[in-house]
Amino acid sequence: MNLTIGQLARESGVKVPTIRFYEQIGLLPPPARSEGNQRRYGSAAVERLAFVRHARQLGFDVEAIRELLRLAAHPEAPCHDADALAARHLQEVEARIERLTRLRDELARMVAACEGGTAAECRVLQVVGDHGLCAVHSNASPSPLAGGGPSEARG
Amino acid sequence: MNLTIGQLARESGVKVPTIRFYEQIGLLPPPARSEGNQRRYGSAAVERLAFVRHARQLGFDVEAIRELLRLAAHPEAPCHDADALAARHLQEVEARIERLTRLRDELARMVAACEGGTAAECRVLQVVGDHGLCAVHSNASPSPLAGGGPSEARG
DNA sequence: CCTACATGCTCTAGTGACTAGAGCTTCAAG
DNA sequence: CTTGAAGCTCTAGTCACTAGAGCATGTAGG
Repeated sequence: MNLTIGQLARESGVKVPTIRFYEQIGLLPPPARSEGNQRRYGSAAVERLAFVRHARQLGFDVEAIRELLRLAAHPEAPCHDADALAARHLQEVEARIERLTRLRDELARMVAACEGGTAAECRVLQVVGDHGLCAVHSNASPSPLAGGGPSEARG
Repeated sequence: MNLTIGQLARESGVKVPTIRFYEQIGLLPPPARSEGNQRRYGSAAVERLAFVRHARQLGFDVEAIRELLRLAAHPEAPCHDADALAARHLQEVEARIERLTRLRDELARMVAACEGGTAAECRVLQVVGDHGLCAVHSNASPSPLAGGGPSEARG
């Protein structure tokens, strides 16, 4: 158990530059180094990286992962904070799904309505050009409801 | 019809810096200027900005919007390109919804399983720490399926 | 021992679609 | 003529990486 960064990458499924990046932002502690200044990882690093990777797959952002790591480091503490974090994230994911679903419906309507004539007749271009033709009159806030947020799972 | 950038912003619902940004990346043409070098917009700009804004709300990325604008500029051309663009975007949105739905299910399971004891017993922390406990064994490619993509609607 | 060549190192910059701020000028009202 | 809002340009920050330059180290074969 004295892995190079490349071995750790293969073991964990996290790319080498990403591991270095995680170290840089403090998600992983600086590992021991070889005589030639190369990183050497033990089993603790393997576990921690697995935790981080899976949390990312679950869509938690880096701040949330930091918090989860803090919580996991105190096994005796009550877990309601972790619970709350996950619940909040769940809500965000649900909100995203809802927005995307409305979006999908509108896109599907547009695409279905297009009958393949000229651009002038094209329902797609008409709807994009005129919000009034759009069935989705969402009047949500112009605030940063935005897309943003952590990206969802990768693998 | 000779709007300042602020008036255009109020009219369109697009923020002032964003309008300037759209000009910078070529989604809007450089407008006329006042004697004091301030932007003045006519009705063509109002329409074009509405098109761009709505396309963004529908989740098209900038490259796609550029293409849609090109297509809309040729009313006699056949519209299958626009149709195809929208259809592809629709597929991407559907894929995103599917990924997020799987994610939501796993998060919901985690949150439901947590019974509020200590961190050591916390199902949330356990699942994050051990992918094996996760019901979602997605074996998708590690490639840029990523989250990324254009963000969905804002308003 | 020497040579390849893979792998490692640090550092900087780019991605997408904005957003925020500094430091300055112009405009409209009173 | 003064005040204050709104305008201008330019740079840098957001998020979670990713890509590349330019160099050092590690390892297998000869």
